[in-house]
This record gives sequence, structure tokens and C-alpha cells, in this order.
Amino acid sequence: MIDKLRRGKTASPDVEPALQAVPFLPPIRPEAPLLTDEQRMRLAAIATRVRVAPREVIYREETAAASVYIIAEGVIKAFKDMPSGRRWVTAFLFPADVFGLAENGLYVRTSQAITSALLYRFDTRVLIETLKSDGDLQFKFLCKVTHELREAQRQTIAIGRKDALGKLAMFIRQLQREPERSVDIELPMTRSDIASYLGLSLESVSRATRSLERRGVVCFPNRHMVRIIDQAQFDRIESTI
Amino acid sequence: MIDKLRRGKTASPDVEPALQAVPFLPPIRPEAPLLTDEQRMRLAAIATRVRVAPREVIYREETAAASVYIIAEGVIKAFKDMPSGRRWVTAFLFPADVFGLAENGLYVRTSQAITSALLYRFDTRVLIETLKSDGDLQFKFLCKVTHELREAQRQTIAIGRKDALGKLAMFIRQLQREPERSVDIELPMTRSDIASYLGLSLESVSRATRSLERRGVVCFPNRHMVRIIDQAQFDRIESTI
DNA sequence: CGCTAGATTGATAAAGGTCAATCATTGTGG
DNA sequence: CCACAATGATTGACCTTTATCAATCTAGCG
Repeated sequence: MIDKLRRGKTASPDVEPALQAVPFLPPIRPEAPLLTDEQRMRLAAIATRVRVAPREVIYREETAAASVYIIAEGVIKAFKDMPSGRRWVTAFLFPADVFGLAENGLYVRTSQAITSALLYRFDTRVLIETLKSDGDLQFKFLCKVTHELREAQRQTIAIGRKDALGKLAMFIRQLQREPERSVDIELPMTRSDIASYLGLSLESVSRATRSLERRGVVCFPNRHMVRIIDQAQFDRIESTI
Repeated sequence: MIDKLRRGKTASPDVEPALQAVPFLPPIRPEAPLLTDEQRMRLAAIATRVRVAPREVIYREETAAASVYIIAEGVIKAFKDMPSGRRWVTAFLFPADVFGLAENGLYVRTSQAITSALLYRFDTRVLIETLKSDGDLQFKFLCKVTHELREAQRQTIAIGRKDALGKLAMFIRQLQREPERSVDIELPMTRSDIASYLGLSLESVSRATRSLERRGVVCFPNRHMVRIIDQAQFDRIESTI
């Protein structure tokens, strides 16, 4: 059984839905997965496994929300198109993340697959009833959504910074956390996606990546992979705010 | 019984805890409060009412998290002090908002009263057990936290803008939503708080407020009150992004 | 092999940050 | 009751940074 799914990596095909979150209170065993095997099976019983292709739109904003999703494999982006034509990427979603939580029966953002992805799809009403009838399971969801709330607020801090270099470093750092601070980090999204996520122009993201590269802080084996060369300098740029 | 507490206004002294959120699915009666009277009483039974003075710190970041709070009256700010000495205000909290949800047993931010406030304080462990044993009540909390997650993502959009005028307009608009789009909006926080919330310098906030005033979009009867004069122009500034 | 979406680079201009001085408001103590 | 202190807000001058516009380059892919 795989406890922690690797971000963006392929999971074993028989894995049940997982949720990743830091709980309210310290767990007895820190490495324990959020969901128990029994809870995963209960969720699996009411879920449909859906495979989506890269670029495939899972749902569009302002449409009727019938389903909630948990990611098993792959990376999804959630975005909102503004009246001006500008696109706002509000989140990148990874394995063990939940998405599709509606507001008044309507989806708030459009969600689209970046890589090929495997999703667990839940009928919203069925999921709600299941959660209401199982306080422990629902509590896991509560932890998960709270976790995402904190992540959203951390993102806000990254976006509120004005220096492009620091924004980018903070973004890379957010992707670096799983698994435990490896030096190689996948960037499945395009530079343009990163720009609309960080509130920068595409050109600024490009200049910031080159700048980090020229300073010897990181290198890019290819466009969708970044390797941290000088962690100390990286940390200094990221935390100087 | 007061269903929707007015933001920042004084509530009747006998009101039970309330939660304000837009649910996942459209409610049968749209005006219904999130919590039933019975649920409020159940929460009241395990809560302590606490009165805090303006500027009083309710808890500090990185300290052990013993309690969760729901606001009955008043306005609270949550912030994080950065190593550089810069202060980051991550949220302003109003009546019917929850705060103090810990991460691994530690508070993530410092929370401080802006106005005098009345809080319902819950022992975290007791609240968790209560929620686990009452699926419907817990679901209300899940809706609430999800609601706050969406709000945080909306805030992110406001902060990602680069024009100070638009940021400020979006901020005022967020405060305007309750009660239903009145022209008079209270700004209990200082300009400096607004600046650290929006990722602007204090001077930029000041220039933006004066600019809105000079254009005849709004006026400030006093420093903690803004009145919208030209809603159409206001909306145009706020939504031009 | 050329096409195309994505990425890089350069020049220019607009916008907000920073520093510094001043003004306003509130609250306190004589 | 008034004066003064302290905090908060405003305004101006200058400077740094990023957006924008435009041209060019690169990597996949049919």
C-alpha cells in the first residue's frame, strides 16, 4: 500500500483514494496516511475511476456541479478566465488533492488536466451523504479542506511579493515539499501557467528563471524539470521578504 | 433570533454561535442560516464566551493550539510576522467566521482583535469529538471552511493585481458583500493593515484612496468609513483586470 | 523538414516602492 | 480644559522594477 503518493508520479493501479493534509492535532504516528484502508474502500465503493488526457477540461466554471474529484495520478490546474481575456490560474492540484467543491451548485473555476491524470469521481450528493453518516471520514475531509485553506493563504503570500525572483523561488519551493525536499523538481505546467498563477507576465517568469540559472542557484535539465544547485542561496532568495 | 449577523456590528447578547457560508448545493430556503437552532445550542453548550479588547492578541503563531474560535461580534485580523520585520495580514475575520484551526497542534498565524470583540471559544479536542459525533453539524463546518477557502482564493486574485486602485476597489468590494451591497462600508482596520493585506506600501494605499476620492468614486465620511458615490465607475475599476 | 506553440531576449514606459517631511487624530496627563 | 505626545495618514521627489511591445529562438510533432 502506498501511503504518500508522489506528486505527479504514477501510482500503483490498485490504490484507493488518498487525501493529503496536515491534521489539526499532532498524529500519534506522524507517517500515517490521512485515510484508513477501510475509509479508502468506502470511498472507492462510491467512486468512478476516470482517466483524462492532457489538456482535457474536466468541468467549466459556472456550470452545474455534479461531481467532486480526488486525484490519484497526474496534475490538474484550476483557473478562471477574466472578462479582459486574462486567465487566472488559482491552483495546481496534485495526487491526494480534492477539487470540484461547488458553491451553490455551481463550479467556481474551470479545471483542466495538465498531464494525463487518473481521477476518482464522486457524485456530490452521494459523497455528502456518505460523509454525514461517517463522522471520522468526514473529519478527514475537514482536515483536508483546512489544509488547502492554509496552502491558499501561503500562496497569497507568494503572490503578494513584488520581486519576480522571490515569487518564483517560493513557487518552486511549494512544489518541492513533496517528497521531502528533493533537489529535482518537476514543473509539469508551462511558463505561461506559472505566470498566470504568480501574477507575473510570461516574460518576467522567463527572466526570473534565467536569472536563477545564471546565478548558479538552479539548473533546468529540461523545461519541465528544475534542479536546485545551491540550496542555501535558494533559501535566502525565497525567504528574503 | 438573528440569522445573519451584520459584519462588525454588535449582535444581541443572547445569540448562539453562527457560521456564515455558501453551501455546496443550493439550499431549499436560500435565506436560511447555516446552523439550526439546535446545532447552535449544542455548540453553545461546549463554548466559552470571551470578550477581547481592541488590540488584544488572542493567540500567537507557532504556539500550542488549544482552542478554536467563532466570532459573535467584532473584527479580528490574522497575520504573520516575516523575518525581515514585514508583517503579512492574511485575513480579516468577521462575525460568523471561524478561526484558530491549527496545523499539527500549532497555530499558524497570530490573531489580534481590531475592534472590541465577543468570541465563542471551543476546546479543540472537545469540538472535534462533537463534530465527529454529529455528521450534520460537522458538514456545516466543512461548508464553512470550504467557503473560506474560496474566499482566500478570491483574495489571491485581488492581491495578484498590480494596479493599486484595482486592488483597493476589490478589497472594498469584499467588505461590501455583507449586508447586501450597501453604499456605506466600515473599514475598521488601519490603512497600514490594508497595505499589508493587499501587498502594497502604506503610501500606495493612501494614494489609491485619495485617487478614488478625487475621481468622485467614493468619499470618506471618516477614516473608518467609505461611501460609494458612483457605483458604476467603482464596478468598472474593480472588474477591469 | 518545416510548422507551431512555447520560451527567450531586448528596448521602452508606466507604476509602485522608498525615503523624507508634514499633517491629522486620538488619547493622556497636567 | 487644554496642550502635548504618539500613532496613523498624507504628500512629494526620486528610483527600482516589472509590464508591454516586438523580434527571435527552440523543441516537439506531424
